Amino acid sequence: MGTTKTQIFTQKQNELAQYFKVLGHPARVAILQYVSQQNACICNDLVEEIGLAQATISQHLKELKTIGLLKGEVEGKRMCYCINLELWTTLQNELNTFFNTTKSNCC
Amino acid sequence: MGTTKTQIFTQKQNELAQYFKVLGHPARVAILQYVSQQNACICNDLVEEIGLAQATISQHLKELKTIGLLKGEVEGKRMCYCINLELWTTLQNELNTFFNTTKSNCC
DNA sequence: TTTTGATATCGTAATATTGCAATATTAAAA
DNA sequence: TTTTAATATTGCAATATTACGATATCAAAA
Repeated sequence: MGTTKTQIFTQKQNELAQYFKVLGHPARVAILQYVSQQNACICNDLVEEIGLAQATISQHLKELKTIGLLKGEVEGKRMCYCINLELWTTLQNELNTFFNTTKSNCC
Repeated sequence: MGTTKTQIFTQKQNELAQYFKVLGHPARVAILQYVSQQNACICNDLVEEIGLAQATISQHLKELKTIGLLKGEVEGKRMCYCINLELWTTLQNELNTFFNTTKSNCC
């Protein structure tokens, strides 16, 4: 109990839900938006910018990095996070496919 | 602690995250897909189709209905759930806007 | 080499989510 | 009216998520 029963769904369904889930937190939405607004690579100004504790931001960044939406490069003692444009574009296409193929016309 | 700090984000960010979150469960992805495959209105065959308990399916349906992605019509002692095409299309556009405006070109 | 600054990780508390059995509810059928 | 079938709701247990303080790590600066 309490755990999502992933075994009973297709890999595709689980994968799709996983991406949606990672995007399903306003801090992570905000992080992605902020990172994309800086056209130079910007690091943990996010802590000031967003207003969550450093540990919390770091955790959200990790989730985004783990699923591949962000890539992080070490730059001296700073980290440089950027959107992984390849996956970003791929994901956008996948989501559009999902939306287009999930359009009922009944009712 | 433990609660998402919605106050520190914009309404748009919260709203977007909310939709992502609802879509972030494979059962709800599966429900939307199944409902859309039936071009007649189909009810709780979902319980058999998906393989979760009736109470659980009902709960997921409620979430999808609450956020507006599904609309339910009573049909005798059955319920008829359908995708709310208007919101579906609007949401698809919003997500595309999010993806298009969140494309960094650094790194 | 010591200090400093940026980030990651650990541990923990508070809260949310998932799932189900049991129990309502309610409309048609008998 | 009683039964039956479909769905909703309640209550609860298991687990996951969110957030943060306290530390650890680690590279550059002093």
